[in-house]
Amino acid sequence: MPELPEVETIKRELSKKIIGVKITDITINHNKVVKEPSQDLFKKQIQNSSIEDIIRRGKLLIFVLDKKFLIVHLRISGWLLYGEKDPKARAVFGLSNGKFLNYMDQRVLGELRLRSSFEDLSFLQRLGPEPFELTDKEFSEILKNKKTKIKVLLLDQNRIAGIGNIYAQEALFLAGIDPRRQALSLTEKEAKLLLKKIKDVLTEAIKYHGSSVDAYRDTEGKKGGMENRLKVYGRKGEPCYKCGRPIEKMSLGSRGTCFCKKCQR
DNA sequence: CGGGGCTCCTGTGCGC
DNA sequence: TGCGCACAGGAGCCCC
Repeated sequence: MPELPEVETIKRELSKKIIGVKITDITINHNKVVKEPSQDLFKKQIQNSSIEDIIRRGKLLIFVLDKKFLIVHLRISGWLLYGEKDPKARAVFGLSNGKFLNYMDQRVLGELRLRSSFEDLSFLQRLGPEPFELTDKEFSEILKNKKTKIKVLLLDQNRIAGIGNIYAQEALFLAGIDPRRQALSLTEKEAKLLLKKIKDVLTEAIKYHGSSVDAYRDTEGKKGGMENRLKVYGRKGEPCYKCGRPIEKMSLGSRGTCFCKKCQR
């Protein structure tokens, strides 16, 4: 799943390739991917726009065009493939440099929006702070008085931006914290450690170009590299790297959650 | 406020 | 071999 590190990887890779390039034509292959405006208007308005910048906010990718903003949310299975036109693409942007930017999305839960502004998107207005911008004190404030389970809170984009199901599980394992703990039950020391582990795992994941545990690929179509370095995600039944006991799996907030019963308290 | 469940959507992988 | 079904989940939404 594309989370902060995967979206950041896409942003960095594409920034080197398509800034200054013009979108010359658009093909939409699935009628659910364009959320606004209508598909026809979307195509008409994006035609001949040049790409001036790429911004990331949490898991959102924003292409700054000369007249509009193209806002891409990859959700679960979205990714962007640069190069040749791909027959499986849900949408294809033909570029003035002769290349194509393919919007890939197996499960079609992602979305494309073309707007004249982006700050007013409700998702962005409610979006919490980026983990890297958080101080220990601010993080403690977020956890304060919250009875929500710590893992569910980490996934709440309105509290903290960019963390998804993979890195929430990883950070909690690294910090030795049981995902079921109420957020308010964490001590100052635990909160500080957890924030550090969140930053550590996100930094490591960016360094390794993200995790390809599912559909996600980088803009060259290559796998990430972080998927081989994950400590608990997807490791149900396999031995814990710290204590050797089998990793367990449960459902939290209707999402799979792997953890070590002994190492996470 | 918290928790649970449903919805969107399709490809994969399992059991029979 | 092939069919059918459960499952994967980010985020919005509804209800209790």
